[in-house]
Amino acid sequence: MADGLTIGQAAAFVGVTIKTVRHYHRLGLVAEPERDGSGYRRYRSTDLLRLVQVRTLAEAGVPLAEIGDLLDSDPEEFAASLHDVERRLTQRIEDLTARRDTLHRLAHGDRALLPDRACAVLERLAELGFGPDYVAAQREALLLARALVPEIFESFLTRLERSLDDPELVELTKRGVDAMSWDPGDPRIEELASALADRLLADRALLAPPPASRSRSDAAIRYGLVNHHREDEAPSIARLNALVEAELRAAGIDVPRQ
Amino acid sequence: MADGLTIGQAAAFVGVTIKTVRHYHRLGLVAEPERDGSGYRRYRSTDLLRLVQVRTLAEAGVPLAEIGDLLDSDPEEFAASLHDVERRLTQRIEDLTARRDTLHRLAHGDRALLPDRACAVLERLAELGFGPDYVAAQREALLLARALVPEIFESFLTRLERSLDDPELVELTKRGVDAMSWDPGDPRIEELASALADRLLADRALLAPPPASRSRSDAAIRYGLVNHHREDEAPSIARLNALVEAELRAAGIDVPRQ
DNA sequence: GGTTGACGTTGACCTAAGGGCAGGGTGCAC
DNA sequence: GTGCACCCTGCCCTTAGGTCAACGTCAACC
Repeated sequence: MADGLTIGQAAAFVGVTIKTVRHYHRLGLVAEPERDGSGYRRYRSTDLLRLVQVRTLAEAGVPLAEIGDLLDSDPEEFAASLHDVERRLTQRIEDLTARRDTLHRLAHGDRALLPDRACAVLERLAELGFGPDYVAAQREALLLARALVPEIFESFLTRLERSLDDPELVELTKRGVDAMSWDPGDPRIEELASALADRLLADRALLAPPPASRSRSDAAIRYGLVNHHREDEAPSIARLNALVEAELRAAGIDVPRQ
Repeated sequence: MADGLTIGQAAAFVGVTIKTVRHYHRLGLVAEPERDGSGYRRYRSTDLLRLVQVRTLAEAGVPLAEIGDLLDSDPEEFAASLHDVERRLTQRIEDLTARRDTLHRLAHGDRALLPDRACAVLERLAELGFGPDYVAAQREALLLARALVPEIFESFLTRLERSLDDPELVELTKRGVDAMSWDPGDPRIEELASALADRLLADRALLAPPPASRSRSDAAIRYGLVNHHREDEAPSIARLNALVEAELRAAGIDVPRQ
């Protein structure tokens, strides 16, 4: 004569695993049933009932930590708590939906985490004959700019596009790429820096506007991160940039100093 | 001269906590940057770049464990993986939505985890003069029936409704409630069992149909759990039920024997 | 020069809801 | 008597970090 179900039977009837039942015992959600002679748990109908109630709420998304109190509260409190849980679930669903939409944009529109317009600029760079390394570096700089200085990302892109419309500037920039392999003391660097600065000063729209809302030092750091990205890998480029910046400053341009 | 940002600055720029950055280091998602003289981590632009990439994907819901491989894979693989993640996210959203709907029904329609029709029957029980304890016991039996034998829940309810339409059966059932306080050996129990069995045999629609799809022993256990719920709290009721079942069996009815 | 407060370092433990495994005992059928 | 299925307890594992402790470092202020 069976005076109750074993834990495996009880779990199967309720539709959960043995581990889950024991978990509920440990949390105090379902009282431990009596044991038989060999220490096995024996479940009667009242235990099954409790198990079913807990499971129903758990499946509906009620946190286990709240189910105990919930099942012992009066109907109006019960309903109020359920409303609360429902609200929280709705919130989480909205969060996840927003995440999925971000993901969708990442997977479909933004190749490599950048918007279409930036990708177009990068493609144009490649078409103009810039090497893959330089394009990759520009991609990284754009990514950094978007993340660190989002408010000027669009104008940053616009200046980049405009600079690509200037054949002479494109030529100078290509020489800048070559300069990567030069010695940092190479005299051609100073010459190139002068030419670049002249060109930039000739069309002020190519220059970054001074930062608006951020604190001065914070902006300088962000500017430095974006504009000097990868500089430590090529000292000659660092020197080139420093010289250009110095000339711009000499001409009265407000270039953040890190 | 700063040769890099501290972890706090880097975290603030990327929009995460220090702990998160260190977590990414521990998972190998972002390489440890160089340390300065006092052991502080110093972040350069390439570190920031990587941090931004990881963060973008993590915020979109990509599991951290996959981000490392993802960022090192080629564009088509990248897109395919993102699609996969998106599919999983959609699945989770659907799961949560289903949970919320269940919860909504629990909070609004089903008082105490039961559908409206069951609640109506229980209210009718109370109106007919059955005590709160009995009503509560019936509520529990209904709950158990729905969870353990869902395929016959509707017919179970129908039989219950029909039995409430039979004034004589209602009277006998009320005497059965009284029997809870009798001694198990009380001769009135046998008398009552006979009367109940006669009444049930007079209208076969009041009897449960034999189980269809389940295995014999499984069905018997489920039947026993529902029909003998709370019997162990009142031995006289156990005896009453046993006698009724015996008479039904004697009349050729297929009553599961546990 | 000492103190204070903000920031950095490591490490251990915590979350929700169980899953997996080890090591050992039990019940039942061949 | 042996195999197999089931049960017991206890320990560690999962996500994406949070919290706390104990301690070192930096810059400013008195």
